[in-house]
Amino acid sequence: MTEPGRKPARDRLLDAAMARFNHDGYNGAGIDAIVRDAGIARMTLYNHFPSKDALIEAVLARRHETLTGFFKSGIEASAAGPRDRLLAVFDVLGDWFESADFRGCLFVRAVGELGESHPAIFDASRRHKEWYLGYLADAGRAGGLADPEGLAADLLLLVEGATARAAVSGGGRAEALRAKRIAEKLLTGC
Amino acid sequence: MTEPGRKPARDRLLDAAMARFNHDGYNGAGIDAIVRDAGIARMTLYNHFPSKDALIEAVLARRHETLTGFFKSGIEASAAGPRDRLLAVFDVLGDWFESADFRGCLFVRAVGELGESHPAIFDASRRHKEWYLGYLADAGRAGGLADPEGLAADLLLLVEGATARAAVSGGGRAEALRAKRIAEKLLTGC
DNA sequence: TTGAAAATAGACTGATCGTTCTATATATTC
DNA sequence: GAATATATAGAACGATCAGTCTATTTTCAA
Repeated sequence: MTEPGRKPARDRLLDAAMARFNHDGYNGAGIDAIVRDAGIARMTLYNHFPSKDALIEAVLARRHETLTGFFKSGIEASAAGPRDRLLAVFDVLGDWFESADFRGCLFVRAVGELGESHPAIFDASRRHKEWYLGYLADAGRAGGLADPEGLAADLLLLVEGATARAAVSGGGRAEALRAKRIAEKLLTGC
Repeated sequence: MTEPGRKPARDRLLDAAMARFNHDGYNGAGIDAIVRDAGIARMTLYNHFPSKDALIEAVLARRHETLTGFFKSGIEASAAGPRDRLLAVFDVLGDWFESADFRGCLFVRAVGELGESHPAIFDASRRHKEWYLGYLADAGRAGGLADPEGLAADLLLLVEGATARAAVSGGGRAEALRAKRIAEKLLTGC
């Protein structure tokens, strides 16, 4: 019986694993630390996932769902037109950069750390970024903007640039504001 | 005696270590693999560096020197005015993305993988990026462009964005060209 | 030629890694 | 209440990790 207010073991496991991967890196986070943080037994992890790699994939899959929902709701909450909706991406980004545990994008970091030797993880990262491209392109298309695919790729480049700069600088909203200002110029078209 | 055409042990060690860190990540690359690649004895490594962390720092220090020289010569080779000189950054970047072993920026990846727990390495990455900011700002100032510091930060954001996008996409010049096109708009000022 | 310094191969340490096993305890379902 | 599934703690696995030690050989300068 899961006592009231206590998440099921699998959720606590994914929470703890994501926090550890974020803080210590994928190779740096050990199974022991993860199960200790989650408050579960070692075998419970291997009862849910066949390997650490599979756990990483599950963490990234859940992170994908979280982030897409996060961005969609954050962006669609800004009631203004399509142009301001696209720019709201960078406000959501700034909130993220200001959070205490911001350490860069888990997907980009997975590519850097695990790389081509873990194809499933590499693909998960690539697909995650392609979701962004599609979402931004749809938003641009809905707003009647020219070349929505090119615009989406430009905006994603700004998002990744701000994220990398913020990670190396230790967080803070500044790089998100900078990216937003560049995006405004792109959207104005001048 | 170092036979003709054969680099000294320390150089071969740094070469092999950088290649391994780049290919397998900092935690993923083991001491055994590095000394095997370098063709040196295990103790020779610890004769030159007290620890793996110190080796990483030495690799990053050498990488910093290589990259700064690489960019300076690549940019200053383009004989045109200050505007085209700044844009040449993205041509150099494109060459890098097209190289077979491109796997993203070693400094950004060091922050993501080793993070705050290795302050010397974190600082090396931050200082490396600050060198870029200073270099780009100087170039902008020399060209009489307005707000050289802000311009430099914008350009570095584009560089980092293109690098992250290229790494997740598996390399290629496309993201460098995209960043260059955005930079052109910034420099035109419109 | 001699002597100090540096590089060598390889065994070895203690720690930690991901993973498996076992035996016990706790829930859930009929 | 019996049966089934799931979680538990903790020992143990072999592999690998970074780092040390030793004894031998090579290099280079005096």
